[in-house]
Amino acid sequence: MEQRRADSIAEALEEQIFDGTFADGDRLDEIRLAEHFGVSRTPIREAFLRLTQSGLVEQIPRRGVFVRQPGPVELMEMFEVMAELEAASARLAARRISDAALEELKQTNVRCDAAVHAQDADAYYRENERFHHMLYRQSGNGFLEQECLRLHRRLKPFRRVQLRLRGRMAQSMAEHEAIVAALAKGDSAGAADAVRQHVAVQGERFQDLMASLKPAAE
Amino acid sequence: MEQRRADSIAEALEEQIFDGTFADGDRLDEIRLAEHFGVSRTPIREAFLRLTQSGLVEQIPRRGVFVRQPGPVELMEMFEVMAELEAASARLAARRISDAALEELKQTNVRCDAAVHAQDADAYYRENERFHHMLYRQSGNGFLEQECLRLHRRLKPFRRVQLRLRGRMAQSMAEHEAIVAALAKGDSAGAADAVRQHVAVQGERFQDLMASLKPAAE
DNA sequence: GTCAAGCATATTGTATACAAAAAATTGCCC
DNA sequence: GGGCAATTTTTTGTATACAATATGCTTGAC
Repeated sequence: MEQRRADSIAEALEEQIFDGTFADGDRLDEIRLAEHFGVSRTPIREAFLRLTQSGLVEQIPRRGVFVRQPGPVELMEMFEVMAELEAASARLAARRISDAALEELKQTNVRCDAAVHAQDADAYYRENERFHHMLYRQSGNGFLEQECLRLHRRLKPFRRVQLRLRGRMAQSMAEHEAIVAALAKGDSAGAADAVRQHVAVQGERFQDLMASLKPAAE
Repeated sequence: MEQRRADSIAEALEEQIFDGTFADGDRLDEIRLAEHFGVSRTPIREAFLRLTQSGLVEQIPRRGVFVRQPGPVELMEMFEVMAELEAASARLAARRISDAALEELKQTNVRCDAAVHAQDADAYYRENERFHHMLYRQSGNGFLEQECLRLHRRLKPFRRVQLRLRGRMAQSMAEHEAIVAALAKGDSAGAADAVRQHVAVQGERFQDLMASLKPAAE
């Protein structure tokens, strides 16, 4: 069944770094982790390399690996890049999206709306994610889609907090509809701007994000 | 002396994949490479993991690693993303760039111009790269800068061909000046569009790129 | 008492040995 | 003679042993 132990270990460690089990600056002990997972040091080391390339840990030669949680500045930067990447997706999608896909986006928004009225944050979260993934896909650029997914995944633990805030779901919904409207018109620049606004972290949302950083785990 | 053998081996392999020593679909033999580099299999395997994460090779469980050169479609997609990322850099830089940095950009362009008149392709290439790196930096977003550098580096072997084409240097120069002008005016949208035009591969440049794909090594 | 040097210890990086799985070859049967 | 299956062989994935280096502590000298 197991594809490769090193891979599943990497995913497990990734998850533990995301959820705050390991704090910023913590050193990951090869031997302890090897015992913990019941394997030798080799798969642990291979997992470390994967995490290093993902930017989740830093590997200092002859010193070990240390988890590297993004600080406030880096986080803002990552959200800014996410906004630009998604805006690019929208820009391209405005010219390339099919009628069928556009209809599907609208359907997703309907389900989003239902979740808002039902005050179902989880359902909203699910449909919202679906909306964005479809947007990436409709850029018609597989590489861009992958890059968007990569960063989206990396920012996941930080984005979750934002939706819980009162009123944010309704506002997010309205932004979704603006995006779909721009796409329907084939308005590249408008779609890009709408998405950028939607994704960007600014104003009071910045404060919210910063406040959510302090507790390591939720 | 040696920081870590695995790292230098990864760089060496990377270089060999870039320059066409290994063609698309080639399998990288751990044992042969270990002998070739005079090390054991372990550093080779660690190097493989790095290359996997960079997307240069594909690792199929229990089968081995195979080099994965981007095909025409993927290459176009990557250039499109590069254009969008650099456009984002310019968009942000237009608001954030300092007078000193703007002046330095102009200076770089002067050196570019000199290289054009001297028909010195290498000097032009060097100054052109410098121009783009400065642009990334002036976005004021370190994460974006890193992402740009990453993709820039990945596309390096394919971009090199383009500059050799007759007349391309002069056109590129003109585009640089348009970019600087937009930045000087603080025109975000204009700077972004200018950069996108500059980086994008379209029209006859697409044909040139495709033509350059056929010979594995130059 | 403090600082420095040397030693001990712990930890990383590499090599090799072993196990498991897939591919290839050979032999057998149809 | 061809196809299928079993065995052999090659190769990947993991474990362990070894080497090299950095760190921290102890001890001694000033």
